[in-house]
Amino acid sequence: MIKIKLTKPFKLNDTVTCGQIFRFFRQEDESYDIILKDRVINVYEENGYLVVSSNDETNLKEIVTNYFDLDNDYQKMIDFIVERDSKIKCAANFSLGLTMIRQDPFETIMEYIISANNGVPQIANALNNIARKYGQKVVFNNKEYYLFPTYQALKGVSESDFRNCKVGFRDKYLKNMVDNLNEGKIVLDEFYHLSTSDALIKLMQNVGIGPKVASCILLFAYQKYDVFPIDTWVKKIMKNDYGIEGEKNIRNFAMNTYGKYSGIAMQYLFNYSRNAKLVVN
DNA sequence: TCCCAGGACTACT
DNA sequence: AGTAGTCCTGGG
Repeated sequence: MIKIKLTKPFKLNDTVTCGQIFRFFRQEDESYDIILKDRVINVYEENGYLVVSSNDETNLKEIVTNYFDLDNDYQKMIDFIVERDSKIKCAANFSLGLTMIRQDPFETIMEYIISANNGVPQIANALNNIARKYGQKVVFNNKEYYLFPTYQALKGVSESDFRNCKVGFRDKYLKNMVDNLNEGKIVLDEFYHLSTSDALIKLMQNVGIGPKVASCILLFAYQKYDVFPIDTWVKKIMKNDYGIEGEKNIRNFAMNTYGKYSGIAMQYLFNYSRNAKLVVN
């Protein structure tokens, strides 16, 4: 068990549950078990500290600090956003302490391909099915968990195998992505180095990845904060509170208003509308 | 039974 | 270039 002193505002509950990640499990004591790339952690907040334990505690402090992005200065980003859009002030202040989780790229890609026209519980269910079938088992606090498999481990998994994991019509998209990775047509690390627009284009060359999914991948796995994923929630908010309709108009507004922190602004609007229940009717 | 959910693809004008 | 219809699945 380790303790990490929180030197900046951080809300564990909001950060975990605001829709960035799907494979977390709330415990009876209100802590969370979360499955990371290579281990399972249990985490809770206590007196200004983040208390973390894991089945593998090597480098745990560094890994968790990086995962929750604890050292980043979100107040700076909020100031930037609010200065350009006073309307977002409530949402931004409400969301102070909400950070962008730095997720594993491969799992994020698979996650958001599955997310297309799908519900949150079903997305989680499908991911857990895939992990249970093809991932490494981890026993932690007498509970069984499964790490999400690597693309190498998914080599040879067929479309119908994926469909058996309840991914539906996205089966062929997942298989295609796994094939492309195993054949070297896509290299996960390349998206860190590409410009955002080039990375979007390259991701969208894969079947099953459109603008929204590609944007989410770049935001949640590659820390490209200048994307603006437009989903049904964002469309509602933009229409009701900003009077803006149409994807092109929304994208232009976001780019011109929030610029390099568009993705952060989206997350704040989303978090506020779902948790504060004040923006969307 | 129908409709929808944190979209994308395909097949049409 | 822009737009309907279609797509697994589980739940209301």
